Amino acid sequence: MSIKQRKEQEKSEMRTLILKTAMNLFLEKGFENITIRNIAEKIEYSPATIYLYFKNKDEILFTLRREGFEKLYEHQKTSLKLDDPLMRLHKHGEAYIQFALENPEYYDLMFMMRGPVKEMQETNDCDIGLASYELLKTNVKECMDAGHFPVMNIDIVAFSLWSYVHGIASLIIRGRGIMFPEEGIKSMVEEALNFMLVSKTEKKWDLENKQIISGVNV
Amino acid sequence: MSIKQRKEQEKSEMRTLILKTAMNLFLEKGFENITIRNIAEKIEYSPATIYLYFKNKDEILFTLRREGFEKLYEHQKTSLKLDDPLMRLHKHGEAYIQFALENPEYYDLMFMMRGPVKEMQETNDCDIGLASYELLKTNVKECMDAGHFPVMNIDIVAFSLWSYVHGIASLIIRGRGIMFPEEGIKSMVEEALNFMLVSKTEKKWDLENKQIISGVNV
Amino acid sequence: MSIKQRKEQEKSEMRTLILKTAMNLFLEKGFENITIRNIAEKIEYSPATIYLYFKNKDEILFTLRREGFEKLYEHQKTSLKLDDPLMRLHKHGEAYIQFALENPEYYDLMFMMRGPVKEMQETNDCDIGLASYELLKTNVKECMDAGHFPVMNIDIVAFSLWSYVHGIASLIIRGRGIMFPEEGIKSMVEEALNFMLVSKTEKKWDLENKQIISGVNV
Amino acid sequence: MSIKQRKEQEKSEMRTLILKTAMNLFLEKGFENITIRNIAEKIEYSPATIYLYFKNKDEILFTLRREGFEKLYEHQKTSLKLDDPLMRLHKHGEAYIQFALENPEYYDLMFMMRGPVKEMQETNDCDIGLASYELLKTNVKECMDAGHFPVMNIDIVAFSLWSYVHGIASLIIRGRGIMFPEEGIKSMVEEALNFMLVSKTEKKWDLENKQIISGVNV
DNA sequence: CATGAATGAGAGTTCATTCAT
DNA sequence: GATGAATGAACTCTCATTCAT
Repeated sequence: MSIKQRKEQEKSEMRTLILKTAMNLFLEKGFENITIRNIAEKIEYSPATIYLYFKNKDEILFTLRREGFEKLYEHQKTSLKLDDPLMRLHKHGEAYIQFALENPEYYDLMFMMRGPVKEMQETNDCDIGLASYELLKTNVKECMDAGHFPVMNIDIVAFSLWSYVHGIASLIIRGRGIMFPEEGIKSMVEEALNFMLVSKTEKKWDLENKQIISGVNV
Repeated sequence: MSIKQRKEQEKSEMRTLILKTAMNLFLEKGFENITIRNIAEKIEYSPATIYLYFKNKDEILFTLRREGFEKLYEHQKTSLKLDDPLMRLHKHGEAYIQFALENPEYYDLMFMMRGPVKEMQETNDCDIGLASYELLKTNVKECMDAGHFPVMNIDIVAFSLWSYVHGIASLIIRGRGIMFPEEGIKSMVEEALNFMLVSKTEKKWDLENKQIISGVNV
Repeated sequence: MSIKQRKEQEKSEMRTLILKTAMNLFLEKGFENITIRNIAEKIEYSPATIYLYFKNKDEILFTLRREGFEKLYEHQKTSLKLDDPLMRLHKHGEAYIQFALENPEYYDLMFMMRGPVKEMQETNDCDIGLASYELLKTNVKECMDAGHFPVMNIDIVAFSLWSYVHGIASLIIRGRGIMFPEEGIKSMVEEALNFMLVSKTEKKWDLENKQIISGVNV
Repeated sequence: MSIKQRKEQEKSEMRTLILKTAMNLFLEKGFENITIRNIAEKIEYSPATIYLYFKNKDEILFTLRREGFEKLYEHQKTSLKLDDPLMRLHKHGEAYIQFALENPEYYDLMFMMRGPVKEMQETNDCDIGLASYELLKTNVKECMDAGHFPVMNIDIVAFSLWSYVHGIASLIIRGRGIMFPEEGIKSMVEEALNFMLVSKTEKKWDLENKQIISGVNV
């Protein structure tokens, strides 16, 4: 039993190694330029070995994609415990962008890359990706109910907010944010989120204490 | 001189033909699937001929990119004659998204695709791309001056607005906007822009007359 | 001794299992498409295990070939008890073709396939294959002695008869007999044999009673 | 015009060279063992060059196959001018076998090899291959009308005769005719054909003068 | 100016086989 | 005895690119 377990763990470690290596190479050179041979060379195995762990190149991509969705989901979940729906949304956006910037290869694979194969992609997206989206919609609804947002079609607002964070993340990932120094990005994101969310309401953002405060004279 | 000119014009016409053909093919099947041979076949020349007009495949891409930036710039210019800065911004965003959705392959090439070669990319972007961005910043400043926006770092607001429209456009281009039926996209974009811009101010959006009206009790 | 025997029997059973499985797969998809891995998967052993019982892929083929020759020999033997040499020959041909059509993959391996390795092939053929051929020759001689055939070189007649049945069998196996419906093949073969054998003599074939009868005026 | 023609001729010569080389290699090592690389090496070109002349490996095979059918058809046509249907059939068979033995690679490809791709194969066969078969049937009919053959289903007799010559040819090609010395094969074939055809009738074969003679009581 | 012909480099993938455990 | 893991050596096929003509 123990032996079998160790074997399985080793197998799993190899898969992980391949995935990690693939991801590093993706980051370096972009997906379209990565070959099975590249990956094999990097991990110092033969190309044929890769095929012992993955059916084909696409499977590696799909696995990484799914992994990405799972990671993102986890990452967001933790930051969704806040009571106030607006602050929750704020945190949610922050987490989303943080994930994207900390895992640009994953993010690219998940939302920016041209889909390699249509069918599976959508299946994947639905599974976990849509779960994330539904979460966002719930949040939006609560904000609307709380009067933070004008009453509108929820899908439109949700999509708008998603577009906002996606736009920020993807422009930065593609190097379009050069006007902000590396170390200023975080605070820029913060302010951008405020620009979107807080100014919509009577509330103000307390920059000192990093929290939203009710407006005085409202 | 006249002969020389005609020669040059012919040369230029051929370049145009190649570019146009390449773009059509890109639109049909996506860049990654287009080969020099494809383009050559379509225009009924030999692949070698392409190389008389373009150094290599990348040059075609770069030229198309620059073309895209020019087209976008033109497209936006026309819609920037409005007096009111907020309405101007609104129109600007609308025009931007419209361009992206009507020319997805250009847009992909300009803002979504991984830069094939670093050096040239940045040169290009600066030239015309940054001109567009500067235009946006001017606009933002005027909105701020007019009290439409909270007073903030202009770069942040400009980048935020850009992110917003980029996010909307690129998610739709990548097929993430499936929750909106094809024919509903335009009105969704409209509402999304309102969500971003109008609700920020005391003003209201007059849906009947398609224009921003001053808020009643302000 | 008993233990050793059991060991050997187990070994032999495993060989049999591998051979049987290989044959089934060959039948399904043709040799060229069968891999050691396929066979291993079917019997739920590892590919490496196959190599404990067979030196290599070729050995499996050779063994099956030999097996085929043995099977054919057995199949023919049963049908060679008839007294009349001509009828015996008729039955012999029928049995040969029947074997081929019922075991197309064996037959392919034995007589149609390109020999994978020269050396072994000939050894095999001589052993049992030639035994069959000698049997045929004896038969032919008896027919000749009985006046059924013109007096000719026995080898030529034997080879001719072999060619005949081989031709019929192999054309059908390769799908060249499409002019005959599946269920009509058997009677076609029957008639073809009559065409060859019976019309050579004064004898007639009694279609009713399925036997050769002496011609009236002989 | 002349230049264009020469170009075309050169192109055609290259195709021919590839086909011829492929055929030689097939003969040497069997189809299944021939690779595009092999062929390329032999003609001292790069593998990619092959693809300028043939879409893929299969196209080479199909072309050779069709070529084979055409060659066979031509070969047979010349020998079908004889008046007497039986002699014509005799000559026909002789020509068939001669073609097979002189062009074993072609013959293998046409009638012995496992079909690489089903669809095209049958198309090809029908076109020219079936033309040959129809020719044979016509011949058989005439023989029957002339009383040389018992009255039977024509398809059965035609198929039987085809089987006969195919059997002879394919056994020899696969090396099963070792009992006949190389130089004796031709006369063996002759006698085998007589065994099949002449002894069926009252006619006799005049070995001296190489012709069939009627003989009532001879 | 245009191109036919050619190719180097490399893509993904498969398979018989080996060997330490 | 059985095998998991690994691989070398191939395979077919594609593509951007070059160059003599």
